[in-house]
Amino acid sequence: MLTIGRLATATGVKVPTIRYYEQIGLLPPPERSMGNQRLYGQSARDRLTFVRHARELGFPLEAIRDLLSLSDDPDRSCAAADAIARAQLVAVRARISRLRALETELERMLVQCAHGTIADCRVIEVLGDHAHCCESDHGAPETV
Amino acid sequence: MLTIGRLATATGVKVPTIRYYEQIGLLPPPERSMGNQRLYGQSARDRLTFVRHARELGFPLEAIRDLLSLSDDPDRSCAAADAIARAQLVAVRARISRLRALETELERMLVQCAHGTIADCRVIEVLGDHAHCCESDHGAPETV
DNA sequence: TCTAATGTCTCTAGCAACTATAGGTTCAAG
DNA sequence: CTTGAACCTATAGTTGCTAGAGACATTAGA
Repeated sequence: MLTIGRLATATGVKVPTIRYYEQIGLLPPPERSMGNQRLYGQSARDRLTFVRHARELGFPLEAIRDLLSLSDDPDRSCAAADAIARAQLVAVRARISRLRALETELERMLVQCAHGTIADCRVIEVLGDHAHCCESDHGAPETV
Repeated sequence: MLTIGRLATATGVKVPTIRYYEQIGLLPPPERSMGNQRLYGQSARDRLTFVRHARELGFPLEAIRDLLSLSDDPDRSCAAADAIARAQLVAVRARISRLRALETELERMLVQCAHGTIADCRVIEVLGDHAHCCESDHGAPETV
């Protein structure tokens, strides 16, 4: 049986995050020690590893909830899990192409920077006047 | 003079977002009509265009605040603006490489999916048991 | 065995960067 | 002059956590 701290180091998920996952119902409430501290077994550890990995792959918690409910029910079709992963792949690819356009533009801004005063700074100018420089439409803001 | 709605369509920034930017001090409080409605001039429009464009490039609002204060002071050196853009470029590149690792992983998951039942679905397996399949370390979760 | 340090508990509030809702006011068209 | 869209303020909600306060539990060392 693992305390929450040991589970945290074992899985790489921080302690408050584990409690948060429990709070939102992603992890079931674990056993408690006599002193009311959480105690986790192997299945909780596996489940949390699954969650962490899915988060690293960019799945939102709602999708992870769906995936967990699928894996809790192993006789159902794989198609649903497949669809979730497929949608995620589409989203990831779109994100990559947007970020590449961003990269190009930032590179150009920096290359053209005159290293003088703000008055003739390309960075400021480019941001102030989109039409002067941009080839691509950036779309929605990127969260970086 | 533009009302907030016209400013919103002119710049592509939503009305509540404009008010939010004013609230956090990114935009100065504009003039008001006799009926207490906001009225914007050209300089407000320019400033908001600048903000929108910087957001599209992924600059966080704090960085935009810095860039705006720099551009208010055109005699200063360009170096600070350059540094902000450079940091942004580094962040964007890191994000791209992480997303590429993600893409590879999702592709493999989908290819390996036997399209049978969950019991032999690689999507679940890959997420549950990292060591079995991953070549790369994904790093921190991506927000997709 | 006592004690000090660490770990854990609950609860609340905060972060980015908005978005949505409620309940009211103002404006422009017909 | 009325109707409906656009506007106002203020508050609360979103996602996925993270940080803090103040109290209890556990453990390692003297």
